[in-house]
Amino acid sequence: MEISSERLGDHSPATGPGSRGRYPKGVRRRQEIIDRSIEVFADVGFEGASLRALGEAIGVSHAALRRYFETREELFLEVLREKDRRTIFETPDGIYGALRLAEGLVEYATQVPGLMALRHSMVARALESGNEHSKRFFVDRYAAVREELAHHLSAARDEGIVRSDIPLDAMTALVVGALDGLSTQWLLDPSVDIYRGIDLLEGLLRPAVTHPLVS
Amino acid sequence: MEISSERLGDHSPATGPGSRGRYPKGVRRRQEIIDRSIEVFADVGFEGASLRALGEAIGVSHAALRRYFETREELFLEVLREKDRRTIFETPDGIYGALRLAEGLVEYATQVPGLMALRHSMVARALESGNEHSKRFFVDRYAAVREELAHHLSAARDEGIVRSDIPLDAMTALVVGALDGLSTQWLLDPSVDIYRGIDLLEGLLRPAVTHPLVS
DNA sequence: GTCTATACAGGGATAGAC
DNA sequence: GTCTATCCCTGTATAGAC
Repeated sequence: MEISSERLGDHSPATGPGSRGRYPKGVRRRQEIIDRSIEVFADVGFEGASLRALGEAIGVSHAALRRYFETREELFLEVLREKDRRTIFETPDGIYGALRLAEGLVEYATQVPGLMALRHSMVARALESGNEHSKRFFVDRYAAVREELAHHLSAARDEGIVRSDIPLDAMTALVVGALDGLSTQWLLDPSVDIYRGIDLLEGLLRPAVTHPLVS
Repeated sequence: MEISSERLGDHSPATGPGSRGRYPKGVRRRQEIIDRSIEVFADVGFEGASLRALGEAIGVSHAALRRYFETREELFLEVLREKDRRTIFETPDGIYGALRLAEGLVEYATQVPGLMALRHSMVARALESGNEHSKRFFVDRYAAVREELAHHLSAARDEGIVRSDIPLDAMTALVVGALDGLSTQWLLDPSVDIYRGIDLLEGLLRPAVTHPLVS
């Protein structure tokens, strides 16, 4: 989807000589930092992922990282952006299931454990006044996720899988929120069956065949 | 409710002379620290609430705080515990509405802004391996919240406000998760109407008679 | 352009004096 | 029970090598 790639697309290098665009090597290095960072998060969690630890894993000093990211916060946001790009926004449109995206969102949680902790931590920052970059990131991110989901739900409505008498925007916010909240509970305590919760929500959103709500 | 007060009840002082129980003055001081901390969070947010800042607000050095809390993490968990005690678990049983508790949970979010950021941050810690105190806190906390909500939903079922053909545990996990997730989206972007989402969920859980789900 | 070396302010944790 | 002094680590910032 265009909106997704636009909202969550690549950014130019943080600092550049002059201001004339992108620099292949710098961009590549920047991407390498992001990729390696994800691995480090998987290894030691985000709390152990100090700039010095990150630099050591990559083979550079911590100061070098700041050539590509103005601040630690910026680097972490790019890590989350990359993670979103890989999981949520690469899902093909309109697979059979409506809440197919749900599995993507859940998968998001399970794949690299440290990234969920990182996400919560960065949301925490975004909720505090003064961290405008984080705030903007998540405001846009959730808007993009909702829009992506709206696309899927709309298709699901055409297939008769999802009720048509519910406003899309309210539905998307609810579904995204439910998936987020269920994921958190499940990550904390695996005995909370997240899939039962998702199935329940999916059932609630399905057109009630036993009642004459929809013809 | 007994379970709540048991699970979220007071703890003994972290350190005590000998090991013979509670010490009024120590307990009082400890409570004062928690109360003042909440005020500091409201003022400067949790990021600015360093142990030194907290100590200064109370009038002691940062080292003194460790007489009452073994670690910063422990202090913050107690702040959250106190906040839960004040909002969620003081709601009287079985007011008319089923999702009456929902408003309490939402209110939780809005009252002291810094506390939601703190909660997210501590959940982040809980999701990382190695922070067993935080993890246990939130595992128990969410279990208690679900149980509290189950109590309300059960009463609501008797009143015919909530469908009786849905397992309580799946329903509670879904509702708690939805409220959490919606709150997050709303705190980030007030244009996301959290009450429409709650109303939608409430409508979905209502025994299907004829109600259209528009707002 | 890219990176190292280094300095700095602030954080939590801790030991020992009173 | 509270303090001061200290330790090590953090993110940030700057200077200068090549």
